[in-house]
Formats: sequence, C-alpha cells, structure tokens
Amino acid sequence: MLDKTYRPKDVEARLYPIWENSGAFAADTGSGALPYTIMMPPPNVTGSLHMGHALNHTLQDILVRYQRMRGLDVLWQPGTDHAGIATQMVVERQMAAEKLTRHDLGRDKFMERVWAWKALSGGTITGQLRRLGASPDWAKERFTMDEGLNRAVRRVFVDLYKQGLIYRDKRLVNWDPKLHTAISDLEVEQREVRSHLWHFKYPIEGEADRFIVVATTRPETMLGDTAVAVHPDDERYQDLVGKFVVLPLVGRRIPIVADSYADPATGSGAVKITPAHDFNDFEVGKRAGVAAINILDRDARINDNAPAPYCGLDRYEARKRVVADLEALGLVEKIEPHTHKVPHGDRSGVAIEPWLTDQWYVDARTLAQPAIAAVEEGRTVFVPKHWENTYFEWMRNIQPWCISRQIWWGHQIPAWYGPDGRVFVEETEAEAAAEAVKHYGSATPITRDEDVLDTWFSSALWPFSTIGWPEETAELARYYPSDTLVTGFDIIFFWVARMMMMGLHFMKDVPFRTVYIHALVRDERGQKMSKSKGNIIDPLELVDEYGTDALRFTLTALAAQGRDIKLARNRVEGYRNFATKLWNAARYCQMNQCVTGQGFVPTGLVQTVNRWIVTEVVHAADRVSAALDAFKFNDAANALYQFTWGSFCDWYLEFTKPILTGSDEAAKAETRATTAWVLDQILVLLHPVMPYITEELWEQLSPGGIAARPGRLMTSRWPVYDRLLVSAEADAEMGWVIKVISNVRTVRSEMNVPDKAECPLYVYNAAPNTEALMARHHDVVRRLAKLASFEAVQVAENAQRKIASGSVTFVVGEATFALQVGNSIDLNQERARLKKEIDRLIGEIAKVDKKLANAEFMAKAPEEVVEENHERRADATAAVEKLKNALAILATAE
RNA sequence: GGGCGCGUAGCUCAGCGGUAGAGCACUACGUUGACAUCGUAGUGGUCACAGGUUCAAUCCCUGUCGCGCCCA
Repeated sequence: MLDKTYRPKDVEARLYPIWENSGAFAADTGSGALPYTIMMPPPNVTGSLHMGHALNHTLQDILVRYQRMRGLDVLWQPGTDHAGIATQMVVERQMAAEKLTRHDLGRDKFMERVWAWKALSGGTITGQLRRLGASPDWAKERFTMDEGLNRAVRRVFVDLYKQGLIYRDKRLVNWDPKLHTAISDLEVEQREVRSHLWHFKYPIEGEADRFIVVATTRPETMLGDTAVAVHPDDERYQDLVGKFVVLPLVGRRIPIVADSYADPATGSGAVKITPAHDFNDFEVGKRAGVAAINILDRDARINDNAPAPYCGLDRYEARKRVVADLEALGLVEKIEPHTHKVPHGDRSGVAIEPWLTDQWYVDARTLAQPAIAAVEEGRTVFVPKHWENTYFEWMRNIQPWCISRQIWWGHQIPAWYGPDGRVFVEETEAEAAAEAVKHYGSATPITRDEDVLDTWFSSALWPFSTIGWPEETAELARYYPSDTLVTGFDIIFFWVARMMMMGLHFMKDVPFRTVYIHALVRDERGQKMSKSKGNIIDPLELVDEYGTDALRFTLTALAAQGRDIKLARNRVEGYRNFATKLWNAARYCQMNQCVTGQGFVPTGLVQTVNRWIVTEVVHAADRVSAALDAFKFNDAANALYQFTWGSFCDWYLEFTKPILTGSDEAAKAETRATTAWVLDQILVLLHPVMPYITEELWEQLSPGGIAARPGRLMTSRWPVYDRLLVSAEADAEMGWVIKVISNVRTVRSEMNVPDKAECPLYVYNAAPNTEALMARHHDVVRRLAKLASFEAVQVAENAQRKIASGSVTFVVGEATFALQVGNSIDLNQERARLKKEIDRLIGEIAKVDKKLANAEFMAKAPEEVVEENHERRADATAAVEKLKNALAILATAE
C-alpha cells in the first residue's frame, strides 16, 4: 500500500541512481532507431545551479525523455565550460586572500591550481543537475578544456588561419584595465553614469584670443588629442578648417579637420579627436591621416607619452588634474552635468578602455554569411520565430571577433614566433618548429603566443567537438546536426550565432535544426533575479521544500513562448498540491484493486463511463504530444493538469464509485481494469515533466513490483492510440451526465439546500433517448447530485403544479428538470432565478437573430457558422419555452 | 534614435477572426473511508485607447498612450 503522503526526497534519492546506472540515459550509437540530439549548453564548470539553469534543463529533459519514450535514439550531450575569465577570477580571488598573484606562481603552477579547483568544485553543478532529474548521457560528459576539445580548437584555429579567416591585427580593443585583458564587444555592457560634459577652449594657432570650444566627457584623453573635428557644413567653423590649434598642457600643434562625424547640434559642434582612445575618433583619425598617440598603460594610468606632470596618474586622477590645470589657464568654458553610457567590463565591473594593441581576430563577417543564409532558408528555425530578427540584426552588422585574451586559463593560442617576430601557426609545437626550420633554413628558437582564446571560441565548436571531431567518429556521423538547441535569448550572440558559423564552416551543415529560445526567470514582481537585489530564489531550496517534480511542473507550466517567467513560491506550492493529488488518486485506485492488468486493451468496453474516460485519455495525449512537438510547454502542462485533476479525479473516479461498490461483477472488473489503465496512461504522459513521482507510482502500483512491469516507466513507450478508442457517443452521454449533476449542484447551492439533504429530481418531457440515459446513469446522478430519487414523470398540468410548488427548474437538452428542494423554497427567489436565466437566453437569441437577419452574413459567412447559429437559436428558444412554462406554473403555485 | 515584445478577471497568464478561459486569490458551504497539500458552488472582464479592414475583431492593419528588453 502506498504511503499516506508522497515523500519526494526519499524517492528522488532512490530513483536517480537506478536510472543512471541502468544505462537508460545513454545514447545507442549502434541503434537502428532514428537519432535525436540535444547539445546541453555547458554550464560554467565552477558555477552552481540557478533558476535559469533549472528552467533550461527542465525543458531539455522534457524533450529528451519524451523523444526517448517515442522510441528515438536520444543523445543529450552534457558537459561543462571552462569559462576562462570567470574561473580565473575565482581562483585569483582565492589567491589574493593568501596575498598571492598568478605571477607569483608562474603560468604552470597557476594552471595546476586552477585544475585543482576545477577538480574540487567541478562536480557541483553536474550533481545539481542530477537532483533536477536531468537525464543526459553522463558517460559522454565533456569539458571544453579536455584533450579532445583542445585538439578541435587547435585544428579550427589553424585551419581558419590558413584560410585567412583568422588574423592578427593592431586595432582598438575593449581593454579591461583591471583584468588586463582584451574582451569582445559582447562582454562589454553599457552602464549609465552621471558625469559632466566639459567644454574646453583650445587656442587657435597664430590668432591671439581666438579659441575653438570642444566638449568632452573624458578630459584626461585630451593629452592624446591629435586633431579637432568640425562638420564640413558647419558654417561657424568654415574658416578654421585647415588651421591648427595648440593643444593646451601638451603644446602639440594639431589640425582642425572637417569630418561629418562631428555633430553640429551636440555641444559646440567641434569635437576633440583622440584616435588611440575612442572607437569613433580612431576612424576619424584614419580619415584625417593624423597619428594615434597612446597615453594610457595597461592599468589605465597615464604613460610617458604624456607630459611629465601627468605620468603615472590614474585616469580619474588625471581627469581632475587636467580640468584643474585648464581652469587655471582659463581654458574651461563651462562644465555641464551630463548623464551618458560608459562601457564596463561585464566581469570586472570597471570602465573599459579602448586601447590600441595587437590581438587575434576572426573574420566574422565572412563566416556569418552562410550562417545568415541558413536561417533565411529555414534550415535552422528559431522558436519563437521573432528571435530570428535579433540574430539577423547582429549577424548582418557583425564586427571582427577579437578572440585573444591576456589570461592563462583557457586554450593557449597555437601560434609561435621566431626571433624576428615571424609567426608560425600550427597545431603542435613540433610542427611549428619544423616550419621555422623551413623558413629560417636552420633550427631556430620559437616562442609560443602567451595568450589564450576567448571561451566562446571553444564552445562554438561544442556541437561537433564533443562527439569526436576532428575524428570521423560514428557519433559524429550519427548525431550531427543536433535536432534542438534549448537556450536563453541572452546568448544568441555569444553562442548560438558562433556555433552556426563554426558548424557551417567545418561540418558544412547547421549545428541544429531548431533553436528554442526560452524566457528569463524573474521574481514574482517581474524583477530580474540578482545577487545585489537579493531576490534570488534558489531552485534547490524549492526542490527541498516542494520536491523536484513540483519545481519542474511549475517551470513548465509557466514556460509560455515569448514571455518571461515570473516565479512565485505559491505557484510551486500549487503544483506540489497537484503531485499530492495524483498520489492520493493512485492510493485510491490501489485500495480499490484497480491494478494494472497484463495486456489490458481498452477496447470493447461495455460501460459508457469507461469508454468516455478512454476517449478523454486519447484527447489529452493528443494535446500533450502536439504541445511538446510545438515547444508549447505550458500547453502540455495544462493539458496534463486538466485531464488528471479535472477529468480523472473530479469526474471519472466519482462516476465509477457506484460501480465499484455495486454488485455487477462484470462492470466492476471492467472498471477496475480501465481505471488502472488510465492511471498508467497518466503516469506515462506525465513522466517527462514529473519523472520521479510517476516512476515511483509505476513501480508501486504494480502488484508484482517493478519486476512485473515490462520495464521502468522511463523506458516505456509513449502511447499511440487507435482512433477507434474515441467514442463521440460516450463523450456526449457523459457530457449530459455532467450537465445534469452540475445543474443540480448549482441549484442546491443557490437555494441553500443543506449538504446532507437528498432531494427528488423529476424530469418531464423526457424523450425516449433521455429516459434511456437516465436509466443508464441513474445511480451515478443520484449519488453525485445527492438525490432522493431520479425519475421521469409524464405529468398532467395539475400534477406538474404540485411538483413545481416546491421545486426549482432547469433545462438540459429537451427535458425539463425539477428539483424538489422542499417546501421552504422562496418562490420569489426562484422566480428571479428563472427570469434571470430567461433574460440571458433572450439576449442570446436577439444576438443570433441580428446575425441571421443580416443578408450579408447569410450570404458570406461559412455554412457551418450559419448552421451553428441556427442551432443556438433553436436550443435557446426551446429552453426559454420550458423556463417560461416553469415560471407560469410558479406564478399560480402560491 | 532603431528594433523586438507586452498591455485580457484582484494577481500571474492562456487564447488570437465566429457563444471571453485557466491557475492562484476571494466569498459561502462542507469531518460522506483516496485526497483539508481537499471537495462543492459562486463573485469577478466596454480583452489599454482611437481609427480602419471584414458579414463578423480581444484576435488582422494603422496610429496613440503606458511598460519591458536589446542595439546605437
């Protein structure tokens, strides 16, 4: 017998290892089944599970379990990402506590230390994913820094280099002065900063007391100014173009140039140009042919390209100093408050500096072209579709991708330099050395590039590097391209786009057919969860409190396309209740010997109620399958919830109680078998979303235990039902029963009939068909509607009055129902009730009449719609007749 | 400034041409042998606003207003 309550913790801890050890998570490369592949977005190896992971992995696990049950050979490829900067920062922070820097240790020792940290904490997140019930092929788990992936990275780098798609270039990069590394555009976030707009007067050369005013948000960079730009059409400055200013504090003679970059409407219309420290200025400088003078060092301190008094000053100190010095010279025209966006490193949080350095770049523009085409042609489809716009927008305006990072934790760039700086790009040092020999004519020492690659460079290869590439493995042939990628919109640029580029270039095919973009999980007020706001909900805390299945169901039910998820505890609580409901229903079934019959097939059923619930099962399964196929997870969850609770528990289990406690043994046997079968179907259909409770019940509801089942629920087949199981008649018939019972209940409640009181229900004008229904469902209706009797009466007017005097009337189908609620009935109340109902129906008739009287409607509306309106009118009219009749009788029934 | 999305019951959201839905919350009643983590019933909506298309608009189109996000 099932326990009184479901205990998720025990069940989860017991079942997960059973699943994992059984090999049920593993893909079967030798299988004859169609493959289905999902590449897990690798979480940060030293990270821990947050709500975004919980959602992301729940949805993937649903798809994966569903497809496995459908008989596909599923590969859900798991793994973790080395997360270069983030992980290195964590370790450096630890070392800082020991007053150590990575330079104290040296590169090799430092790397050892990071690997040690990875060994220590690397299992945290994969353990947490297990608690969520995730079922990837753990035996195939990969890490973006493992040997195989490193080979793939080296191969890709070398190939792209030799194809001219990777190159070294001196350009402005986003320099992080705290982390001492370049970062890509995507790792920069614009933060709003309240600052000032400083207006400086630059003296015109050779014209005493004549100045040109430039406005700037970065006074300190004036030390590196090499021009002043004005708009070519700006009349105010026509005569100054071609002249020079003498840069204050520095004394440099710099030209005034015409360039349309200068916006006449902003500030004074003249703008200082510092090519070495601003992306726009860099372009202007190039056009004007002026020098780019770098005045900052790697810490963003002023270097010795600037006048001595400023050397060594931090950029913000330098700013104060420059302003003060210019003020002293009377060269500050004004200072206005000004709010603007300042680029900050997303990891370090400090303002980044555009800085002129040598870095490695990927020619993203070239690689993007096939990636754009693939989506345009529908070879990869985004769900929801509108995310394609985001993808296109970025891809079509893509910039060269800076891939080198001045850190140590990552894939070291496979480039070696000769003494003269000549570069040899090869997969191994030996090959590079050989090339050097060829080039120099004799053995020549070469040294490896110190830098490592952007983490996203290796994750861009994930869909093929994890399954063997560059080897031509059976897995690679079988599981590439993957079917579905499940991820958040925030990494469409970072990851999705780059996988598209690399996949198409190296595999000549898209890495995934469908990209499902899910929502962001927010708190219940719609705020983004963040540490600083303190509104983080820890998914594992919810798991502890409500069980994994409850959390999974909640996330699934809330995962509507195109909407963020606002997660509130009471939602999780509600779906925990759902699990409890299922558990209790199962207990009830067990108590009533509704146990799985071997090979029971729900055909040829005699009892209408059984044919009805089987029909409902088929409909529910259709809805769930259709929803999952369309990535409408919320629809799937709702269909399951509605069927399980609304149809099975609320109605079916109640309908069949009279049978189970009755004496018709054949009906009893059929009902027991059907009940057990339906419950099994619920377990199967619900399993992808709520794997634990369903698996547990699957085992416990089998009288012979799991051994008596053909296998674990996890490995069971997703149902495909014979359409012959659907019975429209049973549907209509039980629909009638539900209507009658609901009407009685409503009336009882409105008339305040005490719960225990049983009333007679008379039906008059019942057609033979209705009398047959009454006979068949007599017991059920009596029991659920709490009736003393339920009979059809063919009555003369007089008798009708008698009945009416203490009764309340409603109409179902062609028949009029009179519930005898006793003599204490408030006639006025009942008259009012009838009138209200009559008015409602008359209103409806009027609406329908208006349509039917409209010639255009009759001419243009589809036939079904016209027909439907005719029916509605007829039904409503008939009901009104009956209710009016009842009202008339009441009027004389004082 | 450009782009995307969203304004539907008190709250969170489905629906997206043809009778306005769910869950939660709320109200009333309820210790009937599965379940109070429950049952039964009920209250609650000019579907943001204004135009247009259509026989018919919550749904399609245009505009306005509000909110959110992304990119400059």
